[in-house]
Amino acid sequence: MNIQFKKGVLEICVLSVLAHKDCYGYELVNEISKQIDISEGTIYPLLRRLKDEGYVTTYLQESVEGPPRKYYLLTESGRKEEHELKEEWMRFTTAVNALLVGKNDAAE
Amino acid sequence: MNIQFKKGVLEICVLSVLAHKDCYGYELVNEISKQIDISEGTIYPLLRRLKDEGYVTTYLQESVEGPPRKYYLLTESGRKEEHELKEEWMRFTTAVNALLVGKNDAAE
DNA sequence: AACATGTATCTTGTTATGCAAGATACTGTG
DNA sequence: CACAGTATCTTGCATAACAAGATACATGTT
Repeated sequence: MNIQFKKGVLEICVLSVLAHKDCYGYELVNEISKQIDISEGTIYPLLRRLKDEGYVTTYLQESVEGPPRKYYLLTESGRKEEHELKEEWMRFTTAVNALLVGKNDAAE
Repeated sequence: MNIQFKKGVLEICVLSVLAHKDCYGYELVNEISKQIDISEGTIYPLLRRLKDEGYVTTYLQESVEGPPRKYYLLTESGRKEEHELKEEWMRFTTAVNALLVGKNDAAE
């Protein structure tokens, strides 16, 4: 899978999954892996960034299957960001697809 | 415009435009700019890479409007790459969109 | 008890790519 | 002659994904 394609996109994916339900990091890897390859070395730094930027907050919850889980939940700002990023992604893919089919001429 | 989204994608855009017609660098910037912001500091290193990888070859052609133009044309290998990258891009966007609408569950 | 496996989090160093800013140079116009 | 438009190219910076490894808890196996 083309690593470069994922740049910036995994961020929307994480925000989008969190928009549906709170998740812990390991769970996010599993959820997103159903569609896109993603490694733990990617998700944890990304989650830290999202927290630093105020898009998510966290809470700890114990587990019977292993060490405690750190759940992430969207803030108000995170929901807004999720919405805006999604719109930008749609605009971007529309623009790229227009180029790929060769219909990018202005007026002819 | 989200810079990260473009990572790896501009390469397909260039290959795709070149699949329709030979272009020189400055012309590619203008063509692609109709849909996506792209700067000259991006296109020239990218074109060099494509040449190093054997996806394009070049020829010079004089111009009455300025300095000589360096035209790029796809090689056989370049056409193949263009096709494969495009397919990968389609698969990728399909996967991302599945995640964004929350329909990424296995069997329910 | 020792070990492996699955669960769970996190860090370090590497790699790739896009961009801003600038250098260079040719042509035609004021 | 200076300037704008055309055209190519380079340097240094920022960003984000990844591989590999460290840590630690719970359970099952030898």
